[in-house]
Amino acid sequence: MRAGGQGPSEKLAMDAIFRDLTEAQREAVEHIEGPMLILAGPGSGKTRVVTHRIANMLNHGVRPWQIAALTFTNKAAEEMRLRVDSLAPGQPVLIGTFHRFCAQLLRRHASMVGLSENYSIYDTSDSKQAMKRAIAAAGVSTTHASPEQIASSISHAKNRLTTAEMMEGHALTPKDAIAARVYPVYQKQLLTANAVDFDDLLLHIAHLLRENPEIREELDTKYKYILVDEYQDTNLAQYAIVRALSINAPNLAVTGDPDQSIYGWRGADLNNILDFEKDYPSVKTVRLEQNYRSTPNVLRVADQLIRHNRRRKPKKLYTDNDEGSPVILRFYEDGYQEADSIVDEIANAINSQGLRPNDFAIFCRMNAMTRSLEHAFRNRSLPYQIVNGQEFYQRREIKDLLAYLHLINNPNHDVALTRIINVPTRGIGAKTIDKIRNHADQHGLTMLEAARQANTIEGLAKRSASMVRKFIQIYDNLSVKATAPLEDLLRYLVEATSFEDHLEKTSVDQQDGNSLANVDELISAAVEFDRQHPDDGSLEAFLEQVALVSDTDAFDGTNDRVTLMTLHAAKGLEFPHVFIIGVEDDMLPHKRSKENEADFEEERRLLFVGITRAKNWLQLSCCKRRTIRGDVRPVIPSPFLNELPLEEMRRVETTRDQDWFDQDPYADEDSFDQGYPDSWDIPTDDTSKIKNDTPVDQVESASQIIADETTQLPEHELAAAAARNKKKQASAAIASSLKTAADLLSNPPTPLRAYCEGMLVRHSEHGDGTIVSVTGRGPKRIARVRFEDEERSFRLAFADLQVLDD
DNA sequence: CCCCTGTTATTTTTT
DNA sequence: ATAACAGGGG
Repeated sequence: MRAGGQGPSEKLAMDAIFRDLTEAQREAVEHIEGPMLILAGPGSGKTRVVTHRIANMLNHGVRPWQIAALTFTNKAAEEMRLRVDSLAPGQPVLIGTFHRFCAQLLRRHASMVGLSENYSIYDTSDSKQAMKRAIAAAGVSTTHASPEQIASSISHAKNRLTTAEMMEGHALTPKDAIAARVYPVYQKQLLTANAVDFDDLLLHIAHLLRENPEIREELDTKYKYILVDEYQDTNLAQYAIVRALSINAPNLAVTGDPDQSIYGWRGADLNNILDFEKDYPSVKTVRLEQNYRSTPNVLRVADQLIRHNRRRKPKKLYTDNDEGSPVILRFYEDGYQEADSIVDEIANAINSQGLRPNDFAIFCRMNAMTRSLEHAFRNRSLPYQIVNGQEFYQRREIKDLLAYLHLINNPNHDVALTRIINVPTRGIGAKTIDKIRNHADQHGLTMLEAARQANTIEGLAKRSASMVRKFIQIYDNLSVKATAPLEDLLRYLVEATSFEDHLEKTSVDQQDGNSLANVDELISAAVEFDRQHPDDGSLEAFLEQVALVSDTDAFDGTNDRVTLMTLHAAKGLEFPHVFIIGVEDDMLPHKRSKENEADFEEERRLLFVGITRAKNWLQLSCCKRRTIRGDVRPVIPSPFLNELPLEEMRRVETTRDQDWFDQDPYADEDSFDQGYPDSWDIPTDDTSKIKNDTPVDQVESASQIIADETTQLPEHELAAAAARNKKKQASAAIASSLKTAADLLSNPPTPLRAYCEGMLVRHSEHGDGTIVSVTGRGPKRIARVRFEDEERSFRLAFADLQVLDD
């Protein structure tokens, strides 16, 4: 059925479009001409409104190619495409991310900004490499600003549409001043390499539109109706682009929620949405405040929290959903217990309540926090997925192969050349590469061109030059296949470089057995791409697609797995049961967010986004100590916790079994555990609130907490959890005796003795020795041991040292 | 030039 | 804990 068809079919479509809409939703869907602002709270059916609106526009004779719907993530774009397609099948409406939209525009108009159409998109690590080279070339010292800081400063400038020349004018902070010196060099390098970074995609288009009125007008009229999703996350560049395309045809409809703005660090400007009504005085504003997703319990917690933000538009969140169960605030001893216990609870809930793994999601502030969870899931053999899709394309072997493809597609791609000129190793070392680079810089050549002149490069050994020629030979052979189907190209590449031999050689010691499998997976992706793009199956398009995939795209809701992801990645999703871990000071208001109020409020919004993902059930948790980059630190609960309606929440303390606690290897070292006992209250004047008003439950079982049943977690499972927790701290010798719960019950370990001077110990490798000194405390405690003919130091917490009885 | 080893710095969030 | 980096022996 075609949208906009005749008679009965149109009626059917209209019915499908308007059925079950609330008054506010209908109002938004019916709107076609003129600017519109849809303020949509979480779970208010925003995507539904947007997609139905598109369908309605098509029904009213708007041509599909006149509509451009812009999102931030591919995931959101796909979702929208899917839902538009079910209402108006097969309509070529442009739905895509800002970056992809710009990338495609830039292909067409590349020459306007000094690029050619086969330009490459540098990913973060590519631009990091380029940045280092630019810093060196600019002769800038990195003592006062790290390459990362310089990169971030330049990135921010680009997001604010500030060019290198403009930045020179008004130097601001010392760091920006340093960045201002690198910026023009970096930019010039990108241009020579015929490449752009992510920010450039937006920046180039914004400038293009500003400086070429004809092009601007042509595109403005072409994309007569523009929709922007998550408008609160737009930065100045995106704002400029959208505005430039809405002058002749000011039919700009934006949706967003100021309370869900979480990309300020990437340059998003909350003012864009807060001031939209000023930008377009004739705007029609629709507020979607009814929530269809969450229980009142969840919603009240979210609302109480977000009230504390000052920069926002107050809004009412309400729902007709059932009350549901109270939100849980849970305390754990440490991150390991947190992980084990959450996984146990999920496993039990699945067994006893007929829930599925994909009913659950666990959110965290940092990707690193998924590690301990991953272990716990593996121990339990519960299916899980960690949403960071970049991982595959970040693997070394994949990046290497892609670098070959990049160089074939764009011979100017110096970063790619540097990456693969000696992969597999072919006798071209760092020195040789430096010489090629210098030669290129001196003569204004790309590195590939410079490499072609290897013979004439001064000071380059004959041997090296011939190695370089060999590489050029391989490259030229590959280039011939550039227009072949991707699959053929890749297979030829793998063969011509003996890539598989190379992998086998270099991954001997690693458990990298999958690197070969990864190559196969890449080939499969190529096959798939060939299939989807039979005619235009260009290398360029494939590389663009790969460059613009993101973490969040990896999420697959149809997989029956528990989902682990960052709070940022969770935006736009919903799950029946949600755990938010690490709601801790310096973690959830992240340490680096505390310098200014704007950043701090963004952290609050981040938690708000997390909370409002939950449909039926929610737990926030917080540990008493957490292992951060190797060592254990005491933790202060997040100040946000005191902003929640604690009196209606359920507080749960999970302590470790006392017997186990006593056997702590450091128990008699008077250090370590004593740091926290009473510092453990929420650090505000409001402490009493959480301590006294809420009943403190002791250890509760998983199903008890999730379903209010009273089954008790079997004792051995608690012990097993405790054993897993212990492993990290106990010495290897002791830990190995604690492998299973059964072991545990039949062979209670002997209490540990504190190591001290003069003690006789045995090491599996070095043999017997005597402790000459013991220093440090806690996990950093180090013993110096004298063996027969040498002296060594060991971190006691991890060392393989067995105490010998006299 | 290659590879192994030990040392050092580094860690938010992502298109 | 991990990765990037530097230095030394082969």
